[in-house]
Amino acid sequence: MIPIKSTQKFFHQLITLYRPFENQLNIELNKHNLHRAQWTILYYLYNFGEATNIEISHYQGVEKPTITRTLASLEKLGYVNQVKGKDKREKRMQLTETGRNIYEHVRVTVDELEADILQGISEAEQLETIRIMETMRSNIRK
Amino acid sequence: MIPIKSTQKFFHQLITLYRPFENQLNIELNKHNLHRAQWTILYYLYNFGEATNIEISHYQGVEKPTITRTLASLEKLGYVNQVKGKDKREKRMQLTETGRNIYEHVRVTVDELEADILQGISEAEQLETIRIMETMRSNIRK
DNA sequence: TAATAAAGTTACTCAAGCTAACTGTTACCC
DNA sequence: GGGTAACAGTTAGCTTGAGTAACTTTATTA
Repeated sequence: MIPIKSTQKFFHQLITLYRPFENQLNIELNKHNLHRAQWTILYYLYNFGEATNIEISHYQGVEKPTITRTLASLEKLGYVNQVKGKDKREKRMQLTETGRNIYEHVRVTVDELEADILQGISEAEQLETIRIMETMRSNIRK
Repeated sequence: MIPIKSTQKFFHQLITLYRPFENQLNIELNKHNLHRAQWTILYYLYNFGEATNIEISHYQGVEKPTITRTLASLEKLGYVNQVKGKDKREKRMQLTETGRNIYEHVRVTVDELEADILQGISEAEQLETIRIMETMRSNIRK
Protein backbone atom coordinates (compact mmCIF):
# COMPACT_ATOMS: atom_id res chain seq x y z
CA MET A 1 0.00 0.00 0.00
CA ILE A 2 1.36 3.39 -1.05
CA PRO A 3 1.81 5.87 1.82
CA ILE A 4 -0.70 8.71 2.14
CA LYS A 5 0.54 12.02 0.78
CA SER A 6 -0.11 15.06 2.95
CA THR A 7 -2.19 16.54 0.11
CA GLN A 8 -4.45 13.50 0.13
CA LYS A 9 -4.79 13.65 3.86
CA PHE A 10 -5.45 17.37 3.66
CA PHE A 11 -8.46 17.09 1.41
CA HIS A 12 -9.80 13.97 3.00
CA GLN A 13 -9.67 15.82 6.30
CA LEU A 14 -11.43 18.78 4.72
CA ILE A 15 -14.24 16.61 3.38
CA THR A 16 -14.83 14.72 6.60
CA LEU A 17 -14.62 17.94 8.61
CA TYR A 18 -17.00 19.89 6.44
CA ARG A 19 -20.00 17.57 6.56
CA PRO A 20 -20.47 17.47 10.36
CA PHE A 21 -19.70 21.18 10.60
CA GLU A 22 -22.40 22.06 8.09
CA ASN A 23 -24.70 19.71 9.96
CA GLN A 24 -24.11 21.48 13.28
CA LEU A 25 -24.49 24.84 11.61
CA ASN A 26 -27.76 23.78 10.04
CA ILE A 27 -29.12 22.58 13.37
CA GLU A 28 -28.33 25.98 14.82
CA LEU A 29 -29.78 27.87 11.85
CA ASN A 30 -32.93 25.75 11.76
CA LYS A 31 -33.80 27.01 15.23
CA HIS A 32 -34.23 30.34 13.51
CA ASN A 33 -35.85 28.89 10.37
CA LEU A 34 -32.80 29.52 8.24
CA HIS A 35 -30.64 27.33 6.01
CA ARG A 36 -26.96 27.44 5.30
CA ALA A 37 -27.39 28.80 1.78
CA GLN A 38 -29.49 31.67 3.11
CA TRP A 39 -27.05 32.29 5.93
CA THR A 40 -24.05 32.71 3.66
CA ILE A 41 -25.92 35.32 1.63
CA LEU A 42 -26.94 37.17 4.78
CA TYR A 43 -23.29 37.10 5.83
CA TYR A 44 -22.17 38.49 2.49
CA LEU A 45 -24.73 41.29 2.41
CA TYR A 46 -24.15 42.19 6.04
CA ASN A 47 -20.41 42.50 5.61
CA PHE A 48 -20.08 43.66 2.02
CA GLY A 49 -23.29 45.66 1.52
CA GLU A 50 -25.44 45.45 -1.61
CA ALA A 51 -24.82 42.82 -4.25
CA THR A 52 -26.19 41.40 -7.48
CA ASN A 53 -26.91 37.77 -8.22
CA ILE A 54 -23.76 37.54 -10.35
CA GLU A 55 -21.53 39.06 -7.67
CA ILE A 56 -22.76 36.58 -5.09
CA SER A 57 -22.54 33.61 -7.41
CA HIS A 58 -18.99 34.50 -8.39
CA TYR A 59 -18.04 35.02 -4.79
CA GLN A 60 -19.49 31.72 -3.70
CA GLY A 61 -18.46 29.77 -6.77
CA VAL A 62 -22.04 28.70 -7.39
CA GLU A 63 -24.28 29.02 -10.46
CA LYS A 64 -26.80 31.83 -10.90
CA PRO A 65 -30.03 29.84 -10.60
CA THR A 66 -28.97 28.64 -7.17
CA ILE A 67 -28.56 32.22 -5.99
CA THR A 68 -31.84 33.27 -7.62
CA ARG A 69 -33.69 30.68 -5.55
CA THR A 70 -32.03 31.55 -2.28
CA LEU A 71 -32.40 35.30 -2.77
CA ALA A 72 -36.08 34.77 -3.60
CA SER A 73 -36.60 32.93 -0.33
CA LEU A 74 -34.85 35.70 1.60
CA GLU A 75 -36.95 38.32 -0.16
CA LYS A 76 -40.11 36.42 0.72
CA LEU A 77 -39.00 36.38 4.35
CA GLY A 78 -38.50 40.14 4.16
CA TYR A 79 -34.79 39.90 4.97
CA VAL A 80 -33.58 41.47 1.73
CA ASN A 81 -34.98 43.98 -0.73
CA GLN A 82 -34.07 45.43 -4.06
CA VAL A 83 -32.25 48.71 -4.54
CA LYS A 84 -31.78 50.58 -7.79
CA GLY A 85 -28.89 49.17 -9.81
CA LYS A 86 -27.06 50.80 -12.70
CA ASP A 87 -29.28 48.84 -15.11
CA LYS A 88 -32.79 47.59 -15.56
CA ARG A 89 -31.20 44.18 -15.95
CA GLU A 90 -29.42 44.30 -12.64
CA LYS A 91 -31.26 43.24 -9.51
CA ARG A 92 -29.16 44.70 -6.75
CA MET A 93 -30.09 43.47 -3.28
CA GLN A 94 -29.42 44.65 0.27
CA LEU A 95 -30.43 43.60 3.77
CA THR A 96 -33.58 45.11 5.20
CA GLU A 97 -33.72 46.33 8.76
CA THR A 98 -35.31 42.98 9.68
CA GLY A 99 -32.58 41.15 7.81
CA ARG A 100 -29.85 42.98 9.71
CA ASN A 101 -31.56 42.32 13.02
CA ILE A 102 -32.03 38.62 12.27
CA TYR A 103 -28.41 38.32 11.17
CA GLU A 104 -27.10 39.93 14.33
CA HIS A 105 -29.39 37.82 16.48
CA VAL A 106 -28.46 34.50 14.89
CA ARG A 107 -24.83 35.55 14.70
CA VAL A 108 -24.57 35.31 18.48
CA THR A 109 -25.42 31.62 18.66
CA VAL A 110 -23.46 30.77 15.53
CA ASP A 111 -20.48 32.52 17.11
CA GLU A 112 -20.79 30.21 20.10
CA LEU A 113 -20.88 27.14 17.88
CA GLU A 114 -17.87 28.29 15.92
CA ALA A 115 -15.93 29.14 19.05
CA ASP A 116 -16.70 25.66 20.44
CA ILE A 117 -15.32 24.02 17.32
CA LEU A 118 -12.17 26.16 17.46
CA GLN A 119 -11.51 25.32 21.09
CA GLY A 120 -7.79 24.80 21.68
CA ILE A 121 -6.81 26.59 18.47
CA SER A 122 -5.03 29.90 19.00
CA GLU A 123 -5.89 33.16 17.25
CA ALA A 124 -2.55 32.98 15.41
CA GLU A 125 -3.30 29.48 14.16
CA GLN A 126 -6.73 30.57 13.02
CA LEU A 127 -5.32 33.50 11.08
CA GLU A 128 -2.65 31.32 9.53
CA THR A 129 -5.30 28.82 8.46
CA ILE A 130 -7.49 31.56 6.99
CA ARG A 131 -4.49 32.76 5.00
CA ILE A 132 -3.96 29.25 3.65
CA MET A 133 -7.63 28.86 2.79
CA GLU A 134 -7.53 32.15 0.92
CA THR A 135 -4.61 30.87 -1.13
CA MET A 136 -6.56 27.71 -1.92
CA ARG A 137 -9.63 29.65 -2.96
CA SER A 138 -7.65 31.76 -5.37
CA ASN A 139 -6.01 28.61 -6.76
CA ILE A 140 -9.45 27.10 -7.39
CA ARG A 141 -10.71 30.25 -9.10
CA LYS A 142 -8.35 29.69 -12.03
CA MET B 1 -21.17 47.60 12.01
CA ILE B 2 -19.40 45.23 14.36
CA PRO B 3 -15.95 44.04 13.18
CA ILE B 4 -15.62 40.48 11.88
CA LYS B 5 -14.16 38.03 14.41
CA SER B 6 -11.49 35.70 13.09
CA THR B 7 -13.75 32.76 13.99
CA GLN B 8 -16.48 34.15 11.77
CA LYS B 9 -14.07 34.69 8.95
CA PHE B 10 -12.67 31.20 9.47
CA PHE B 11 -15.94 29.39 8.98
CA HIS B 12 -17.19 31.67 6.27
CA GLN B 13 -13.96 30.96 4.43
CA LEU B 14 -14.48 27.23 5.01
CA ILE B 15 -17.98 27.34 3.57
CA THR B 16 -17.10 29.37 0.49
CA LEU B 17 -13.96 27.34 -0.10
CA TYR B 18 -15.60 23.97 0.26
CA ARG B 19 -18.28 24.35 -2.40
CA PRO B 20 -16.02 25.04 -5.40
CA PHE B 21 -13.55 22.44 -4.17
CA GLU B 22 -16.22 19.74 -4.04
CA ASN B 23 -17.36 20.92 -7.44
CA GLN B 24 -13.88 20.48 -8.94
CA LEU B 25 -13.52 17.11 -7.26
CA ASN B 26 -16.85 15.98 -8.63
CA ILE B 27 -15.92 17.01 -12.16
CA GLU B 28 -12.79 14.90 -11.84
CA LEU B 29 -14.63 11.93 -10.31
CA ASN B 30 -17.43 12.07 -12.88
CA LYS B 31 -14.88 11.33 -15.60
CA HIS B 32 -14.60 7.95 -13.90
CA ASN B 33 -18.32 7.65 -13.16
CA LEU B 34 -17.85 8.21 -9.45
CA HIS B 35 -19.36 10.65 -6.93
CA ARG B 36 -17.82 12.29 -3.92
CA ALA B 37 -19.74 10.17 -1.44
CA GLN B 38 -18.49 7.00 -3.12
CA TRP B 39 -14.97 8.34 -3.30
CA THR B 40 -14.72 9.04 0.42
CA ILE B 41 -15.78 5.48 1.19
CA LEU B 42 -13.24 4.11 -1.27
CA TYR B 43 -10.61 6.26 0.46
CA TYR B 44 -11.60 4.96 3.85
CA LEU B 45 -11.60 1.30 2.84
CA TYR B 46 -8.36 1.64 0.90
CA ASN B 47 -6.52 3.21 3.80
CA PHE B 48 -8.19 1.64 6.81
CA GLY B 49 -9.24 -1.78 5.45
CA GLU B 50 -12.59 -3.39 6.13
CA ALA B 51 -15.40 -1.49 7.79
CA THR B 52 -19.06 -1.72 8.78
CA ASN B 53 -21.78 0.76 7.95
CA ILE B 54 -21.68 2.09 11.51
CA GLU B 55 -17.92 2.56 11.51
CA ILE B 56 -18.05 4.56 8.30
CA SER B 57 -21.03 6.62 9.38
CA HIS B 58 -19.37 7.47 12.69
CA TYR B 59 -16.15 8.32 10.95
CA GLN B 60 -17.83 10.57 8.43
CA GLY B 61 -20.37 12.02 10.79
CA VAL B 62 -23.23 10.96 8.56
CA GLU B 63 -26.35 8.87 9.23
CA LYS B 64 -26.56 5.14 8.52
CA PRO B 65 -29.06 5.22 5.64
CA THR B 66 -26.74 7.52 3.70
CA ILE B 67 -23.93 4.99 4.00
CA THR B 68 -26.24 2.08 3.16
CA ARG B 69 -27.12 3.70 -0.13
CA THR B 70 -23.57 4.59 -1.11
CA LEU B 71 -22.21 1.18 -0.13
CA ALA B 72 -24.99 -0.46 -2.16
CA SER B 73 -23.97 1.53 -5.23
CA LEU B 74 -20.32 0.56 -4.76
CA GLU B 75 -21.30 -3.08 -4.33
CA LYS B 76 -23.34 -2.94 -7.52
CA LEU B 77 -20.29 -1.55 -9.32
CA GLY B 78 -18.26 -4.44 -7.96
CA TYR B 79 -15.87 -2.16 -6.08
CA VAL B 80 -16.64 -3.54 -2.62
CA ASN B 81 -17.78 -6.88 -1.27
CA GLN B 82 -18.86 -8.35 2.02
CA VAL B 83 -16.54 -10.23 4.35
CA LYS B 84 -17.57 -12.27 7.38
CA GLY B 85 -18.13 -10.06 10.43
CA LYS B 86 -18.33 -11.10 14.07
CA ASP B 87 -22.12 -11.14 13.80
CA LYS B 88 -24.89 -12.02 11.40
CA ARG B 89 -26.08 -8.46 11.95
CA GLU B 90 -22.83 -6.90 10.88
CA LYS B 91 -22.20 -6.28 7.21
CA ARG B 92 -18.46 -5.82 7.05
CA MET B 93 -17.19 -4.52 3.71
CA GLN B 94 -13.83 -4.36 1.94
CA LEU B 95 -12.51 -3.24 -1.43
CA THR B 96 -12.44 -5.81 -4.19
CA GLU B 97 -9.44 -6.11 -6.50
CA THR B 98 -11.37 -3.95 -8.99
CA GLY B 99 -12.13 -1.43 -6.27
CA ARG B 100 -8.48 -1.13 -5.33
CA ASN B 101 -7.45 -0.72 -8.96
CA ILE B 102 -10.07 1.94 -9.62
CA TYR B 103 -9.08 3.80 -6.48
CA GLU B 104 -5.41 3.83 -7.43
CA HIS B 105 -6.23 4.85 -10.97
CA VAL B 106 -8.51 7.74 -10.00
CA ARG B 107 -6.17 8.70 -7.18
CA VAL B 108 -3.57 9.86 -9.71
CA THR B 109 -5.79 12.52 -11.27
CA VAL B 110 -7.31 13.56 -7.95
CA ASP B 111 -3.76 13.97 -6.62
CA GLU B 112 -3.07 16.38 -9.46
CA LEU B 113 -6.18 18.40 -8.70
CA GLU B 114 -5.34 18.54 -5.01
CA ALA B 115 -1.75 19.52 -5.69
CA ASP B 116 -2.98 22.33 -7.97
CA ILE B 117 -5.21 23.69 -5.26
CA LEU B 118 -2.40 23.56 -2.70
CA GLN B 119 0.03 25.38 -4.96
CA GLY B 120 2.13 27.82 -2.99
CA ILE B 121 1.39 26.12 0.32
CA SER B 122 4.35 24.36 1.88
CA GLU B 123 4.35 20.82 3.26
CA ALA B 124 4.82 22.24 6.75
CA GLU B 125 1.82 24.52 6.37
CA GLN B 126 -0.25 21.61 5.09
CA LEU B 127 0.67 19.44 8.04
CA GLU B 128 -0.05 22.25 10.47
CA THR B 129 -3.46 22.79 8.88
CA ILE B 130 -4.22 19.05 8.98
CA ARG B 131 -3.41 19.11 12.68
CA ILE B 132 -5.79 22.02 13.20
CA MET B 133 -8.55 20.34 11.21
CA GLU B 134 -8.11 17.21 13.30
CA THR B 135 -8.59 19.28 16.43
CA MET B 136 -11.74 20.81 14.99
CA ARG B 137 -13.11 17.43 14.02
CA SER B 138 -12.64 16.07 17.49
CA ASN B 139 -14.29 19.20 18.91
CA ILE B 140 -17.30 18.60 16.68
CA ARG B 141 -17.53 14.94 17.63
CA LYS B 142 -18.51 15.86 21.19
C1' DT C 1 -37.23 -16.36 28.14
C1' DA C 2 -39.00 -11.86 27.43
C1' DA C 3 -37.55 -7.32 26.76
C1' DT C 4 -34.10 -4.40 25.04
C1' DA C 5 -30.31 -3.07 22.21
C1' DA C 6 -27.68 -3.11 18.00
C1' DA C 7 -26.90 -3.26 12.81
C1' DG C 8 -28.76 -2.46 8.83
C1' DT C 9 -32.57 -1.39 5.45
C1' DT C 10 -36.66 0.80 3.44
C1' DA C 11 -39.49 4.59 2.43
C1' DC C 12 -39.91 9.16 2.24
C1' DT C 13 -38.67 14.16 2.46
C1' DC C 14 -35.72 18.04 1.59
C1' DA C 15 -31.82 21.35 0.54
C1' DA C 16 -29.16 22.88 -2.69
C1' DG C 17 -26.40 22.15 -6.39
C1' DC C 18 -26.33 21.65 -11.81
C1' DT C 19 -27.54 22.44 -17.04
C1' DA C 20 -30.32 24.14 -20.78
C1' DA C 21 -33.25 27.22 -22.52
C1' DC C 22 -35.62 31.27 -21.99
C1' DT C 23 -36.85 36.81 -21.36
C1' DG C 24 -35.66 41.38 -21.16
C1' DT C 25 -32.05 44.94 -21.39
C1' DT C 26 -27.81 47.00 -22.90
C1' DA C 27 -23.65 47.44 -25.71
C1' DC C 28 -21.32 47.18 -29.86
C1' DC C 29 -20.19 47.86 -34.55
C1' DC C 30 -20.80 48.11 -39.51
C1' DG D 1 -29.45 53.66 -36.47
C1' DG D 2 -30.53 48.88 -36.70
C1' DG D 3 -29.20 44.27 -36.14
C1' DT D 4 -26.51 41.21 -33.48
C1' DA D 5 -24.10 39.85 -29.56
C1' DA D 6 -23.46 40.00 -24.69
C1' DC D 7 -25.25 40.36 -20.16
C1' DA D 8 -28.43 39.72 -15.91
C1' DG D 9 -31.63 37.13 -14.27
C1' DT D 10 -35.34 33.46 -14.26
C1' DT D 11 -37.74 29.09 -15.18
C1' DA D 12 -37.96 24.23 -15.59
C1' DG D 13 -36.31 20.03 -14.67
C1' DC D 14 -32.79 16.85 -12.94
C1' DT D 15 -29.50 14.91 -9.45
C1' DT D 16 -26.77 14.08 -5.23
C1' DG D 17 -26.71 13.23 -0.91
C1' DA D 18 -28.21 14.62 3.42
C1' DG D 19 -32.04 13.73 7.17
C1' DT D 20 -35.97 11.16 10.05
C1' DA D 21 -39.11 7.46 11.19
C1' DA D 22 -40.25 2.99 11.21
C1' DC D 23 -39.09 -1.48 10.26
C1' DT D 24 -36.43 -6.48 10.26
C1' DT D 25 -33.17 -9.46 11.96
C1' DT D 26 -29.87 -10.81 15.25
C1' DA D 27 -27.68 -10.54 19.76
C1' DT D 28 -27.57 -9.28 24.64
C1' DT D 29 -29.21 -8.77 29.11
C1' DA D 30 -32.05 -8.86 33.17
